[in-house]
Amino acid sequence: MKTKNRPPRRRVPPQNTEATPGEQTPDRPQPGSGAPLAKGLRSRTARAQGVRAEGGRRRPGLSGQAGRRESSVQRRLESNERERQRMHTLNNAFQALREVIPHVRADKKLSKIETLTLAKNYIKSLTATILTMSSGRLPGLEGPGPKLYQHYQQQQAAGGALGAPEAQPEGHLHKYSTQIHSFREGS
DNA sequence: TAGGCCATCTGGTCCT
DNA sequence: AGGACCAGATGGCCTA
Repeated sequence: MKTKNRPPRRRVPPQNTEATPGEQTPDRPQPGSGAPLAKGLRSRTARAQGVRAEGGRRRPGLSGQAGRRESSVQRRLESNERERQRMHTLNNAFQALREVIPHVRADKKLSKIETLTLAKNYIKSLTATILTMSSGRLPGLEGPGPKLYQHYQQQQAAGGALGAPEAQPEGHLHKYSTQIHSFREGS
């Protein structure tokens, strides 16, 4: 089943940077509070301290004084913040990509995997279109046409060896239009 | 309720 | 050494 037309998710507030090991941060419910932890689950505190239920890695340098532990926790929180920012940047790039993919209903937000797949096939269909036009010797395209076609053939040869299904330019266009159709249908 | 998608945390590894 | 990158784990939200 698919998730369609989902409104923007509620942002989880940033983690409290004053938190210390042993405290529960409020941004996410703790499985261990109240009901017992499910198998394989650990509390955030346990995870922050690098403790695994069994056979896990243990972060070095956390067995010392409180000061060292505090600076370690501080580093981890800063790292978390950087990671959040990095993921936001990545999501912005996904959004920018969504906005340049045509023929998709504006009220339907593409998932990440849909965005990547559609973009890939859109690029391929554009490439196929360009090749078709340039092989027809359009005015002003005398130069790059043959080179572009050679490059394309090399790419196809490499891809064909890996079993790529689209051997002809028309295949890309067909695949792209088919995919657009399926996305619009919500399948 | 199950499953899909996502945000966030986390520790390991790579890179500068 | 510190930051970027990556992948696994976890849990929330949403839809069918």
